[in-house]
Amino acid sequence: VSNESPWLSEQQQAFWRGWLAMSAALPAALNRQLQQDSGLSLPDFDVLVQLTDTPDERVRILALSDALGWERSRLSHHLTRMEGRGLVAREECADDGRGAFVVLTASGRDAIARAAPGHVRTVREVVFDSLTDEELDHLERFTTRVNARLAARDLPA
Amino acid sequence: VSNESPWLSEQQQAFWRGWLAMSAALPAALNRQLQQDSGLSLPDFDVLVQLTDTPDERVRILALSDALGWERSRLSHHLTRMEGRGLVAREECADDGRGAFVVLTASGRDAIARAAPGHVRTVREVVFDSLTDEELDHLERFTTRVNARLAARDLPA
DNA sequence: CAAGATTGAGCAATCAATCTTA
DNA sequence: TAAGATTGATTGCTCAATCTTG
Repeated sequence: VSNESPWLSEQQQAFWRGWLAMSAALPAALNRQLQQDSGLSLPDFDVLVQLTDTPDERVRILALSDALGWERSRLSHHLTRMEGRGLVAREECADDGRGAFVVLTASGRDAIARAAPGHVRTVREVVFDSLTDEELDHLERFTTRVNARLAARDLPA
Repeated sequence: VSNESPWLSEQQQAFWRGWLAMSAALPAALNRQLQQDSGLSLPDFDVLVQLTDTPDERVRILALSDALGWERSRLSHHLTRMEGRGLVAREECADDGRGAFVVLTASGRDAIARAAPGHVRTVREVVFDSLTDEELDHLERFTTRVNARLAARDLPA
């Protein structure tokens, strides 16, 4: 991989390695923290956040899969498991007979209420504390730009 | 999750969502690209990179698991699969009878040679193109800082 | 025939238990 | 007894096929 093709500069490599390490370690840490506090996994938490962010705690499944960036199939399997644990329930859709809703249950509401404070604290401590406005600005532009390029790359099949 | 506990500022939220989306989409894109070019997965590629980065293309398994940040068990399973496909081989360790080496095979060397140029091109196009030195500097300090905090969090069990 | 959603098979990752040698 | 590594069971993710309704 070395000198045959143009690789990256020293600093680019340092950042790339750091990014890869962080991409693996950060979700793992958040996951552990959630499991201990509430028995939820990080994907569980992500689903529940989407539900609590909506006024009536109900979301169409397709909308949910878009919001999470998950495949429909993955979401369906995951909802089945969460439903089995009583965290969410499915409901039929009156407007469109093909569609379905996911709704938050009382037990799901409990679980995320228990989980959220520790999660937020961890995210702040690890990621945001001592992050200057200028840095945050750079970071946000960076992720926005990369996401745009990834999206552009998927369209011209 | 809203006003019960102190969540994040608007800009922090924007970055955090962007970061989460990028963390899911970027590995997926790199994975697709590798699969098409060479039949390798991203984890396959990561393993092979570690082997090509060493002079004699041999690495101790524990060292490899540290370098990759993988659990030993995951690595062991993964090596078994890669060995089955002829990409790597295992060798006994003379110095320490408990230990083992992984070595690159000819076919593994071929595979990463086919895969690397396209991978590098994708990483540059998506991540590094039009990234200023100043931005790179911020990013690298950011990942370094976060990784340090994550490491510190694991020690005081 | 498209779109929303589910299913089942196959593959990958995690966790605890095990085996061997230092 | 601990370190290096593997194994088996469980769980989760992906891919292709399917079912139902618009």
